[in-house]
Amino acid sequence: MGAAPTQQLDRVFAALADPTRRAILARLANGEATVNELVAPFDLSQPTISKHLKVLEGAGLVSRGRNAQFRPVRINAAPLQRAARWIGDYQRCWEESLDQLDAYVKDLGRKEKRHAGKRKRD
Amino acid sequence: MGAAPTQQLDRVFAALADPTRRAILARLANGEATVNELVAPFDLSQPTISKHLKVLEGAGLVSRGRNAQFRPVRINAAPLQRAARWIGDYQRCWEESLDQLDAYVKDLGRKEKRHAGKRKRD
DNA sequence: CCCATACATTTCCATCTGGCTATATTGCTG
DNA sequence: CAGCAATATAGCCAGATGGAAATGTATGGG
Repeated sequence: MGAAPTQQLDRVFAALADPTRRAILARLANGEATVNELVAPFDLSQPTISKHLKVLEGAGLVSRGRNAQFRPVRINAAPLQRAARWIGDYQRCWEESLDQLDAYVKDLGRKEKRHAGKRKRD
Repeated sequence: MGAAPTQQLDRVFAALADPTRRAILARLANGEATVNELVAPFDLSQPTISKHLKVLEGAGLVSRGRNAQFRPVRINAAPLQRAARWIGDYQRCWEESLDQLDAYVKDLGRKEKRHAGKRKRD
């Protein structure tokens, strides 16, 4: 393997750019759902939702099984994780704006400690 | 005030969906740049880059000053932070999958006592 | 004052996107 | 097997998007 990971980010961010798709992901965060269950709250036609699901699937954000006529959709968080990591690379930008160059210089000095901080759920 | 913050996320993710714009942000992470400096590495026309900058500005991801004829562009990380936080809400999804995997592995270890439990965090 | 420099705006074009309706497919069920 | 229920696919349309080329607008320098 070695497919361009940048193109994958394209699709992930493009998928997240749509509020309907973000809402679908929000719903899927609570567990699997069928297509009709996903259609219900949105006041959109079923084919429209199916198209959104295809976009999400193309971004790797969801995957689908088969259970009789049902095609359960479940969230696949790996691409989200990669997107978060991409954004995380810019974290020093907003940390910089807080403490200005001062903090940046200090941070340079402790650069190898970057991964020390662990975050527990609150 | 009271503008929908969801629309802001729309624009942020849409802005991040384009590799050129992500590259522009990457360049800006090293500090301010003029438009021409941003045009140089991209083999795209200046108006095209200006358009990209407008999209980034519309998402709040960059802001611009004025210095003589120059319009220095600087990164504005706050929207990135909000996007990261949005994605972070789904962190439990991949933590859950890790937990499930972890539990599964542990369960295997208990069933087959010949194998010592491998504690493999992060 | 005029021109070069840096950038924005306008116009045009091809392609993509999100929505719909209509239709096809697939698998259960009577 | 007929038919329904769940979902996918196809075709269509309006509007957004990314690109280029041409032109407009400030600002500083000779």
